[in-house]
Amino acid sequence: MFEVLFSKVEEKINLSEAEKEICRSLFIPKKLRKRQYILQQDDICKNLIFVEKGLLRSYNLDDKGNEHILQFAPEGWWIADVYSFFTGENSNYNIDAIEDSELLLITNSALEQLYERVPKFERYFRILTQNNMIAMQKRVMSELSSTAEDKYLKLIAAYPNIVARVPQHMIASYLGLTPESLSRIRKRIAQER
Amino acid sequence: MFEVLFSKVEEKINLSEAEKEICRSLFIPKKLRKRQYILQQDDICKNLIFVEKGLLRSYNLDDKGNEHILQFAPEGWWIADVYSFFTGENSNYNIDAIEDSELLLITNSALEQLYERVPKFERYFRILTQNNMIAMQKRVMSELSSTAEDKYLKLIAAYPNIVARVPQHMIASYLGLTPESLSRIRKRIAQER
DNA sequence: CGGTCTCTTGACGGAGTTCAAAGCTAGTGG
DNA sequence: CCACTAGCTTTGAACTCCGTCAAGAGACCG
Repeated sequence: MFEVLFSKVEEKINLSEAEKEICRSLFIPKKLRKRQYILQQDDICKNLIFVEKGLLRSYNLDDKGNEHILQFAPEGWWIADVYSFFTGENSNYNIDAIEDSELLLITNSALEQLYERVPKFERYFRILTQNNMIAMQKRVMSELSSTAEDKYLKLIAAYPNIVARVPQHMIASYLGLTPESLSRIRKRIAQER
Repeated sequence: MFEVLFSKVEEKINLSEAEKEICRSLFIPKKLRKRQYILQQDDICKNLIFVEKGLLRSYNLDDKGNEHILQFAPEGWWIADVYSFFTGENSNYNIDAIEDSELLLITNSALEQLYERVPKFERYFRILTQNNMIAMQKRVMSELSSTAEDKYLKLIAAYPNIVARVPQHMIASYLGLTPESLSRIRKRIAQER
């Protein structure tokens, strides 16, 4: 159950068997069926979620009922509403499973314990947060400067596996497009070849 | 010269006089005139920049010569191309001064020393990065779900001081609009009241 | 006072949205 | 194993918002 987590963490920091045992005691395994929520808008986000297997997404429902997807999280990725998690404020996001998934959850207090007992995790999470920040910056710049077609092509190039596993209307929602527009863009791309 | 830095840092962690002295030895003061660059595209970003006084911006020039502003940094804010700073890769951003400014610079190796000699700075920068990540997430969601007028009104509400100090075409560039469009949006808003 | 920077206005065009409908696909239960 | 349904994708037509191009007017600085 912890294989993916350990292999991911060990890309950044080394873990002894004792430290792995601490992880096993602090993370809570959980299975989630396709379409099940693990966080809903107005709840408080109590856990950081690591995806061992499957695929999750975080998204916001606006006043008109439109979904806007912030993130996809396939196996090996973290997902949460970080704002709600750290402030304890209500969340503006929903997180649910796109595929049947296996997760590892860690609460804020368990995370504090983890920092205390295995301090190098501070470093791990600092790097993780840094990379996430940089990725978000890239996405902002891409939103500012690219056409819809461009953004779609970039997404395929960067995350072909995600695009392949996710319904097309969710890709549209991630790109800030309507499903109709994405369908037409794909048609145009196909014809150009 | 270090007043703003210390007061900002002390919002998150406490600093002894000895620790402040360490800071004074590791940061490099620098003045920047309006319109001067401190980073240009294809340079490597050697410093994290703290703004003691004045106003900077980071932006990217695309193939068509259009500016896209990622960030404004008035006094009390940090700015850098974090990706270039940490990886040593060439930067895709320009950073220049919108007003005459006074800065404090810290290199990567000085930062490492800072972490070593004043470990609580790890915590400070973790929180800083976290908050930046959350701010970027909000901006992405705003790009996905808001109209141009909405985004402009939100920006005024969140950072009235920045909007007031920055030329309007730069606000447009930050919002992903042409100057003409922003001008028309402002006219519409003015007429609606 | 002259030039550069900045903002505004107008006409036109294009990318993407909206609304509506129909075709396709995959999963579920009988 | 088939039939049915719900979810997903495609297509069309009309419309809207914003970008582009071009011109002019104001404001600030040297």
